[in-house]
Amino acid sequence: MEKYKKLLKENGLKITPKRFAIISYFLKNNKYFTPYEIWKFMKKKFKKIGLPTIYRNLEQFEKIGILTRVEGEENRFYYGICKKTNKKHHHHIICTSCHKISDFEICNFGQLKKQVEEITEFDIKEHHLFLKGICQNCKKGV
Amino acid sequence: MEKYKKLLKENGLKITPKRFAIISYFLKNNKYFTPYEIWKFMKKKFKKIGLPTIYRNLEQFEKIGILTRVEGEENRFYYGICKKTNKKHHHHIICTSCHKISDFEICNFGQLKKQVEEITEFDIKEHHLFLKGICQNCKKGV
DNA sequence: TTTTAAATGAAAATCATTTTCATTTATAAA
DNA sequence: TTTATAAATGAAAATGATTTTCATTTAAAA
Ligand SMILES: [Mn+2]
Ligand SMILES: [Mn+2]
Ligand SMILES: [Zn+2]
Ligand SMILES: [Zn+2]
Repeated sequence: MEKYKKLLKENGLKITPKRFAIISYFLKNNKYFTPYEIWKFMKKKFKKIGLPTIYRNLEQFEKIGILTRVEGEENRFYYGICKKTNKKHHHHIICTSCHKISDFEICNFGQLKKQVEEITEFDIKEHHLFLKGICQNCKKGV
Repeated sequence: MEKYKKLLKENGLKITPKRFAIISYFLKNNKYFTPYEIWKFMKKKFKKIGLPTIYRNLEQFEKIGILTRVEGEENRFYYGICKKTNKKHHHHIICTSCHKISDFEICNFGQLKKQVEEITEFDIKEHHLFLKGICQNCKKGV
């Protein structure tokens, strides 16, 4: 958790038990959740906690790279842990069965970029690669 | 429009003036819009038209491949024309300046797939590549 | 022309997300 | 350790996108 303490500090965010609890929950589960799901969990540990606090924190955590936001079922937005908090370029993959989320650093978009720019006549500023699949546990039927 | 007439028919959707007006609007503009924006336009041409009708049609059009849904500004969902209504694998690129949307068929994800599967231990089922950039017109300052 | 299911409008409901504002708390200065 | 300050928070209400309901209309097929 030292890493996260540092990250919060670096970004001018205060260190609070609630923030640590949220981060721990994501770290422990490696799954993506809705703000509401996080709130349900947090209410067990903190008798007083509002849903807006969850929304506010998840948004900030995404901004500083601790979490990533993915579009999951039912056009809802979910958040999942983003382990690559270093600034390295990377992408995410989710398991449609258990909602596990992982990240990986390999990317070959660079090889494609020029060609797409020629065909579309766009200057490409961002590329987002998003993968869906079945994770190892779900393959094994866990 | 014959192409779209056929597509609607093939998918068991009735041919209506409103549907054609929606499709024409997307074809004419090559930009992505919110359902509300489409509604504002449609109200000029049809004195009676409800927002739910727009939502319902946009959703159906996406399902049959006429439109694609993209996440644009402010965490809203937008729809844009999807020219590649043939079933060919393709991806989309949007202009963050004028909201133009285009599609292109080249893709090199196949070369990456095995490697990502090894690293992440996922079986990859879907990949989505989504690009943002500046279109030719906006580059020229139009 | 008749029949039938799909499409629609109007109104209300839903529900995720955000805002407001008074209170609490982490942090750093004194 | 106090004190000062801005950030964080909870409660409640507001917002706003999207969906549902249901009676009516309409396209398409018989
Ligand atoms: Mn990449
Ligand atoms: Mn591809
Ligand atoms: Zn899984
Ligand atoms: Zn543009």
